[in-house]
Amino acid sequence: MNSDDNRAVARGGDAVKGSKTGQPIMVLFDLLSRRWAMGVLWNLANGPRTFRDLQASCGSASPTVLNTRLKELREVGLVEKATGGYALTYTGRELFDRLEPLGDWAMDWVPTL
Amino acid sequence: MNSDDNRAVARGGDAVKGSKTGQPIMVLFDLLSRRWAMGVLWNLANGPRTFRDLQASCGSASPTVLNTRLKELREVGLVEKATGGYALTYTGRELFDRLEPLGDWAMDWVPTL
DNA sequence: TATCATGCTACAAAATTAGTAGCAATTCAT
DNA sequence: ATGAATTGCTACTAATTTTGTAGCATGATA
Repeated sequence: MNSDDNRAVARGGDAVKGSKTGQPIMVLFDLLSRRWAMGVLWNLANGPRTFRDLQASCGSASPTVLNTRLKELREVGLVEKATGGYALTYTGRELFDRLEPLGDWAMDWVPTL
Repeated sequence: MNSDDNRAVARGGDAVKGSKTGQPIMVLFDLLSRRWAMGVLWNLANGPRTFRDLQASCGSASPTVLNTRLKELREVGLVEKATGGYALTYTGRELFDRLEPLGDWAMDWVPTL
């Protein structure tokens, strides 16, 4: 990733590889489907966490990916640095609120697998 | 992928690489964060689509990934083959219903990028 | 029977992620 | 003030995933 690499997702629009429709939901899906993106949001929901703390919560996330993901999430204004580590922004929490129902649903679904 | 490869996600539990907690939400996140997984669910929301139809909607999704994803989504009972192509199962629709709010949110969010 | 669309496999190239090591900059205790 | 931890992060390689393209087998259609 060099300095010219202004992530597509951060520019909005054509972030979804291939489907260049720029449909908002696809832009969001592209961002969220990167490894650990949703996991990070989830783990930040209960307050700020340090980098290494997040690493532990995210189990195997290598520092490389974790750091890349945090950068991306900060670029799009979902995460920010706060006292105590990384934290959700207001927008980030809005998104989390819409992600949260998946947690309850998953609890019913996983046992059926 | 050989015949012994019963996808971790399909067995439930330790699907999330690294974080072997088996937390339902993490199992779900692991599944959904595979490329085009959410896009497929989204595109199936308005009724059955053929394989090639999905390919078109998903823009650049190569047949390889699309097929892999469809297999995975069928293994976990979210997608099935129906007359007219692939379709959401009842469970699949339940999940979609919880994904849908992200669409509205994304429409407000993307312009701010 | 010829044509065409569909579902899918094969395979190599490109991109992403994992895994591990380790360093510079605080913070903390002594 | 000094040494030990802790934190945030970079570097680098290996492994895995995804892309991109070609093309084949099957079934419907003309």
